[in-house]
Amino acid sequence: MSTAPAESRPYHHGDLSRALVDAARKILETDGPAALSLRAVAREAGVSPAAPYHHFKDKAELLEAVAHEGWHELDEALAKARASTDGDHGRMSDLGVAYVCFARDNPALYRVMYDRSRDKDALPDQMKEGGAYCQVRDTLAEHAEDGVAEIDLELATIAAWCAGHGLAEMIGFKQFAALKTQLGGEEAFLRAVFEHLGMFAKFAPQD
Amino acid sequence: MSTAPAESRPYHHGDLSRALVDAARKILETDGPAALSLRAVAREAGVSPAAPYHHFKDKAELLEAVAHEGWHELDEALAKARASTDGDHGRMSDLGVAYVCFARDNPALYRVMYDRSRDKDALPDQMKEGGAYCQVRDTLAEHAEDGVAEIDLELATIAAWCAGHGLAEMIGFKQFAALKTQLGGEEAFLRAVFEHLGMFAKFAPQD
DNA sequence: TCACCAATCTGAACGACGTCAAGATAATCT
DNA sequence: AGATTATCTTGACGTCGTTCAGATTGGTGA
Repeated sequence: MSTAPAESRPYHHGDLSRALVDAARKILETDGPAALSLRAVAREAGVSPAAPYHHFKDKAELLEAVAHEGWHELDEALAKARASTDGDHGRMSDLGVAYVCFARDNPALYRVMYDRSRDKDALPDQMKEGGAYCQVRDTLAEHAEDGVAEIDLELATIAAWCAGHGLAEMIGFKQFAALKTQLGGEEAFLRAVFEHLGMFAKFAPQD
Repeated sequence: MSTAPAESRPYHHGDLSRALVDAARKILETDGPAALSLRAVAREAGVSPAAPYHHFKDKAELLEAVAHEGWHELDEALAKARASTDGDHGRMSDLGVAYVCFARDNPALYRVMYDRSRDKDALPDQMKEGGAYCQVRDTLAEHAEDGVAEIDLELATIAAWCAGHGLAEMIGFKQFAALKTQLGGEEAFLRAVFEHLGMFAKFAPQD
């Protein structure tokens, strides 16, 4: 009634699936992941607690839809970072910084994304086809010397992804506050951490 | 009654705090984190649902105790890996492998550990005083050239920790199954990923 | 020794949660 | 139009975290 779109509203509500996902994201931003109950989502969308079950099998499937949107937006954030060729040194670090900043700016969403992944023991398939994973790998490939083995590229991508995810989950931790100010801000801290990943190379028997 | 210890049982139950933590860990191992309700823990320990509240402020505080044990055992696992000087090349990778293997062998416990950390936005304090964090830093220090700056050591430790945690959370992901067999097992895969962290060094403007 | 006190446990209750079944309502199809 | 199907509501069930009043028990001081 209140927000009736003039045109085709296919069913009672309009587009409840969409509204539910939006409501879920609003709750995530406003009150955090702990407040994200199915009932609260339905309440926010203005429907009864049972209504969501006509659009999602259960709560997990709704969260899946939310996570899917999150991964898509992460793709976009990385693509944007990759496109902005400010400097050509530390391009990988730029990508890492963009990744962690996305997690920092959308902490609840990022948490839902990985909670779902852990439950499924898999990253979403979309990452393998033009998604964020490919962007990391392609950036690595651009900068690697020619003739780098396929498997090395894959392993390096995984390594970079793990480092990014680890940092994304810990970026808000209080233990790093001192270092952040010491280095002149959060992004400087991020870049510094990424660049120190190289210290591993000194101890590893790499070809 | 059934498992009455012959000696000093200070109160009604004996040592309910201890029994509750044990019960929680048993549930974690058996049925996973989703089944870990306070009521289930009390049930497992053979007390009423309200009994735990005389030993823990709320559910979070019980999980805190469980997580505390987990961090302690992680300390021990890393110390053990550090002590076994099988080969002197790739020592840092050995430590990383030990870290991830702990997470792989105690997935539910590891999840509780980090869930609690994320809720508090901080790693436990015990890590700063002889804990796992120090073991990583000390191992790095042993292998670094003399005169490495304090801050570089700190940043490298953080970098290593983030990479380890990221890999620990994703080690079970299905996407890596093919690579694991291709490399001849899970540990070989782990070591390979750690050793490819060095590819970052090639793109970073490091001194 | 025994009465008292504080610590510990139980039982019942509250509100909130995820989920389901039955019925009402409204859009679509013929 | 009527029949069908998708959608939403109402009400209920079992479980959860948590609280509170009361029962029980171990330790303490008279």
